[in-house]
Amino acid sequence: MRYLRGDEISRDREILEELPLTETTFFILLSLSPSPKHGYAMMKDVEQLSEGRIRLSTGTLYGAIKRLLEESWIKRVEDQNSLEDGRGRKVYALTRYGRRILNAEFDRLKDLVAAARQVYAEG
Amino acid sequence: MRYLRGDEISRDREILEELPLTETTFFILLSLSPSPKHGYAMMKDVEQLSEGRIRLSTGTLYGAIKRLLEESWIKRVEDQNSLEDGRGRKVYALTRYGRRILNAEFDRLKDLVAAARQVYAEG
DNA sequence: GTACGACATGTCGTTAAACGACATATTATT
DNA sequence: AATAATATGTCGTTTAACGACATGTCGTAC
Repeated sequence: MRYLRGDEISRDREILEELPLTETTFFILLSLSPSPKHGYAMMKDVEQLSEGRIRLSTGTLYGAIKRLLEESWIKRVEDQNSLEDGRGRKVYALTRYGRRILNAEFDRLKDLVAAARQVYAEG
Repeated sequence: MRYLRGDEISRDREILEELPLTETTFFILLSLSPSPKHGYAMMKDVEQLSEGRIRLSTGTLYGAIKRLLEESWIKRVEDQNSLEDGRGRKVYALTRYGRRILNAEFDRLKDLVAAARQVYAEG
């Protein structure tokens, strides 16, 4: 599947070629959007954001984190609130690129809903 | 990923367990929603519905059609407008089950957009 | 003091789907 | 005669989700 439009400049084309995100990836990026988080917190956040519908397995979660790091959509940051945190937490944040991809995916989803509405309205 | 909610009855749960659809599957079902079509027509329709963004490769398209038939989300129907149609066209239509899945996916997409809006609004 | 659930991170093997490349044939236009 | 659009299909590669498994910490209830 290709995401190209004649009038798009190269920088935006790069972004569009990353789409569509999987639902897992979308929710992980979305959960990191307001503030950095560690893996387990993302899991809980995604469950909340999806109103309990989505429960990421750890295989999915940590596999996704690894991939997102490799592609530099997220980056590891220092844990701000680690006053006396003995646990092996690793905190991640969106990169600027990751945020642009999230925004593009949000736009794509809105387009999808709009397309569906149109078909439903005409039918 | 699981799509369960305590208050859901079994019939709806079945449907929810089929989600999320891949973008390809969503657009194929959407293109069949107003009227039955043959494969190539779906390809063109999906390109139009997505405003040129999505071009299904034939591998993706016919692979998806095969899968959708096996799962009975679509079914083969007789070609209505085949007056003097010599080509090997095969026309497909949504089954009732397929239509319910499409509707459920549409709802899911709306929920996704709503979740994202909420996060963006709060951030 | 110990058992248990929540917190926390990670690997491994299997499966499902997208995708491009390839193959084939017909019909319409130039 | 050639080419583009129409039309259907297979095959091999790659990617990601997923459940199962593995490991360990922390707080609390018994």
